[in-house]
Amino acid sequence: MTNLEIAWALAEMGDLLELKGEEPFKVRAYHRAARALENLEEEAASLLARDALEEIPGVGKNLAKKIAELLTTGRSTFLENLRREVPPGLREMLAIPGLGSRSVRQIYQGLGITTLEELEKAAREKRIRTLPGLGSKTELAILKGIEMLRETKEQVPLGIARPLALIFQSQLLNIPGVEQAAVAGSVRRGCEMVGDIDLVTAVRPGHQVAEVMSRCPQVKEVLAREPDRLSFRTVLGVKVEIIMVPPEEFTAAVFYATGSKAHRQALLRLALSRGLRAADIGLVTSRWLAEEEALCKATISTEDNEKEIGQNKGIEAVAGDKEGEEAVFYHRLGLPYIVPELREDRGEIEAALKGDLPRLITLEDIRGDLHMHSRYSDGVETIAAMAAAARRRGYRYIAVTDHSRSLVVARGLSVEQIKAQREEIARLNEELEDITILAGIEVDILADGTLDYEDEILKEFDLVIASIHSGFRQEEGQIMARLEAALRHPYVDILGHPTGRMLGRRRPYAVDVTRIIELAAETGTILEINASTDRLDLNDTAVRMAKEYGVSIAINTDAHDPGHLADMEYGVLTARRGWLEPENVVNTWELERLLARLKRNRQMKR
DNA sequence: GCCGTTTTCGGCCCGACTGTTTTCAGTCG
Repeated sequence: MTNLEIAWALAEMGDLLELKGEEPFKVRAYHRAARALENLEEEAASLLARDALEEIPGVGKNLAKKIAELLTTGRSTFLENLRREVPPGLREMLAIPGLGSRSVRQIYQGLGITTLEELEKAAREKRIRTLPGLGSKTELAILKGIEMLRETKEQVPLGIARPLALIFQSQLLNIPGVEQAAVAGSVRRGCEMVGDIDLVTAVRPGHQVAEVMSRCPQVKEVLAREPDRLSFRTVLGVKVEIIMVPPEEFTAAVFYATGSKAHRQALLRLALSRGLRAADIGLVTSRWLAEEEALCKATISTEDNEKEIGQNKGIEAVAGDKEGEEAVFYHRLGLPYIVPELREDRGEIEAALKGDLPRLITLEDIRGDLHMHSRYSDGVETIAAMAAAARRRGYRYIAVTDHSRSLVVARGLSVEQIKAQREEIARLNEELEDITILAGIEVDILADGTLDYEDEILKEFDLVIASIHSGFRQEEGQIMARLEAALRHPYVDILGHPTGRMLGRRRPYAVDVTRIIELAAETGTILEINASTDRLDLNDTAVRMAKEYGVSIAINTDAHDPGHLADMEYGVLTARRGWLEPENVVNTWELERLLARLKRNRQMKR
């Protein structure tokens, strides 16, 4: 069992204990341990092998025993008992903003409600307000919350789907008769929310894919089992689809399954307009041929494409992007390879025809991470440990940006602590030769639009990120006034997680993204792609708009422990989906250039 | 449930906001 799966099990235990009414500190212990497992660099299995599970921070005797059981048997009697005691629907209700465990328990005990459907019905029938302590506003919050959950129903954030997909891929590769296995679909394209995990396998006759995979512990129910296709739902509720093809069809099937459908059909239209069939360019799967037939029958306009073809320049492969075997399909159409992140029919084929595809940023271009937390506020590690982890990733610089004083939950820094931290950073910078630590801050944009420290304090930081952490429910006018004040502030270098959304959990605050981008362009303020898998904020489309406005972007992980530095990958995926090139991203620059830019911008704003 | 020059029990992140209420509990960040 992987660390991630153990983490999910612990988090579920924590939620179920909370719903049972266990004391908050016990509940928190489970969630803290879950987080620790999620970000552990060593596999828990190897820790168990040397009897060292208790070395994990937040794991004591009790949790070590539960983790050991998960590792050795793949199950947990404790968790199974909890699941019997607490109806599973209650856990879904916890996801509704405004409903905590106390209210959920109240609703369960008072009205016998165990599912979201029953809850919605009760709210509509105004029965929630009959319970003590709950009223009409809560009913409204319930209905709004359920609506939000519906929107992302059966979808999970990429940060969950991608690791899961990679687990399935490696399991497939261990099955006799499987020659190749690849992740396709929206996971491969790097979409922020994923409905289905698509995998493609190249198999020989007599393979055991369906037999083995349907017995995986992650599988909750098998949805379809056909000769060339297996579909199941996992215990997390995610749908998985595995396509099985003969080895010679593998590449075409991967290409097909990667999508998007819109991109695929745009390519087919282009081929058809040139008198080519899908089979002529090597796309031999039966599904492609069926799709082509449908397209041929439909009356389609190919005029736009004809025009583009006239302008088709000599096309070379895009440097820097790894080309797989799929490239041949594009080459046969006279196009350069188009990477999965761009396959959305958002102009990528037109750009390819003109030879105008971006030279997309890659993870290797990243030279530093400008947003992270240390033990001074709510991070779990020392500055030295964070710097060491950044060095292992090959970074040349980082910025330590702990929270400001008003964010008490996160132990925001007092003016005295700022001073102490700055001295520690100065000391570390003398010791460390190959990495530079910038003394930064993530300063709160307070509810009235002022920043959490006076200018005299802010101007001493090497880097200032301004973020909203309070007053989420203000009207758009108020929110935008706060953001505008921050963007125009002479010492604000970066706007952190600009919309405040949490994937699948919290909508953005009332924000006009276009206006933020305009203001960033006007003031030279850098906008963040917060790479945390909970956020991905800005998202891909906003990022692309920012690029068009000439706004610079910083891709930051907002790491609270060393493991989270790895989220950079997700930020880069989002940047690639937003067509960003290394030049657009300030943390691909050399440190000197970055610092000069910050300095120039502060002068310009004053 | 974890943890420890505040150490084997008693803390553990705490203040603001909101909704439900007439003085506070629940939720959130």
